[in-house]
Amino acid sequence: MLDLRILRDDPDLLRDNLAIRKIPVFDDLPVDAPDWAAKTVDRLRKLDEEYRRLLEEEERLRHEQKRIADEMKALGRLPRDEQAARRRPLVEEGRTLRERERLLADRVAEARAARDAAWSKVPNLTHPDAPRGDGDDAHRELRRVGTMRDFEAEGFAPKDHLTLAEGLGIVDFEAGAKVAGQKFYYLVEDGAMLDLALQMYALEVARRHGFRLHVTPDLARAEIVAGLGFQPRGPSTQIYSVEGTDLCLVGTAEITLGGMLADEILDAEDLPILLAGLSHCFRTEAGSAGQESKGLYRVHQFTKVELFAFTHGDVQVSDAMHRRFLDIEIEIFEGLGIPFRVLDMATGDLAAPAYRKYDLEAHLPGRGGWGEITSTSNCTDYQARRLKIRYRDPEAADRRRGRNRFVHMVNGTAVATSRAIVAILEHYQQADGSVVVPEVLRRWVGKDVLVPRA
RNA sequence: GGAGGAGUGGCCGAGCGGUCGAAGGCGGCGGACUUGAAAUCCGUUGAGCCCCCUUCGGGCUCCGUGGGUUCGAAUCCCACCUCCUCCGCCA
Repeated sequence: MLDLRILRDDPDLLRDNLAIRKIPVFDDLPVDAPDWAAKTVDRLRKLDEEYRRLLEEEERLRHEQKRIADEMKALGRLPRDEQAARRRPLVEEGRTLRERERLLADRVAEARAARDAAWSKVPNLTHPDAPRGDGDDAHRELRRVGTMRDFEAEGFAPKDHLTLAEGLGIVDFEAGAKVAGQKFYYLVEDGAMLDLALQMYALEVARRHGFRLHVTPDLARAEIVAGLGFQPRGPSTQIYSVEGTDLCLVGTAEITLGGMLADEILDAEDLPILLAGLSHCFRTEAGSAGQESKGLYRVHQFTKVELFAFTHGDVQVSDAMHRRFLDIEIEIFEGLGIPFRVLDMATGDLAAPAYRKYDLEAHLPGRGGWGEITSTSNCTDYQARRLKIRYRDPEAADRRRGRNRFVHMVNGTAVATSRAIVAILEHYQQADGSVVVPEVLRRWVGKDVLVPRA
């Protein structure tokens, strides 16, 4: 959620930002409608003004009510016989005020809910250097790391990860489908060890960089999920809900790590707070039917080590942290020996909470292209505002704005094991279908090479 | 799952239906003392929102959350959440 002051003080900024983000706020104002951004801002302003108008009126009524109560209190000093007579009209007036105020309170709540529902869909502001545009070619490639395999020179055609995994006997999609449905799977034998090895590897790197390690809950309250900017409910949600409760299966430990400090006021000197979280991740993949329907690349459940930072509420600071996250992600996949490229994601492709996002895309010879393996986002104060995560800023002596400021929140993937396995299988495959285990994982996998079953 | 008890400001902890945004303490900040620091003393110190908007100023809300009773609720009633103790069950 953005600061409402932007709506009131700088509507043009908001309009321009909506235009480059291409995220709709009102259903009847889709991003291809004429002047949709300006019209969206107009409507937001009307909603806000309506709410404030009603609020003012309600506050006036409440003020009156308090006046009556105070007068009543003063009657206590009068002689007994006089009190009853003086009390009656006051009680009458107070009762009338109460009724009027209650009616109005409902309208205020409605107006506020309407404004907030719309406002919470407005995306975060955008880093000035993020490339504008949308679509795959709009992203800016920042660098390439590692060496791609030259299968032509090696004299064999690369297989895709699914073929390799089946040959090795390390995933069982059939059993997954039988027990839980399409896009669920079992990791078997070396597959299980590979998954755990990636987790251990990522946790070690995270810890070396000063992140405090957590195994997080895999479920979270819908309120927390929404606080992080995810849509917990609705037809297009990516999030599973547990029936009869207000719980959701988390799509990422970003939710559980970010929610940890909800409603807290931190000490400035405790920042930045660096957390790593290991969790299972569940995604409905609504709307992605048919896309990469086979294999481990897009699945309903996987395991991930997530990095998270709470920083001072200053873009300079969170920006620097964001770059640090990117460096750690690069270090992790460089350590695995996987060739990849780094993308500065285009404005039209950023999720609502992100101010800027970098993706790492591994080169996947099996599919002959690049595939996202990790990403990192600076969400500035967008999530913190709704989660009410603040810190006392001793510098900010300004009485008007208050001493407490919202933290900035940065998240990033250390390792999503399913996609890392895809990249490892495809990059490290050999002509006979065996797969070399990346050196850094061997101490946990216990093997140098995975060999196909006879 | 059953039976009790409790949730108050950054933290701890008082609180009779009106005099309570809330005693007291800790912590923080400012000052005095000191060469400096500690100790001591004095003062100060919650959050959010609305109007005004430069300040000054005015107003509303908030004592776990949401309802209710009342002219008036931190205080009474109901539901939910969380924590603690005991019993049961279990990895």
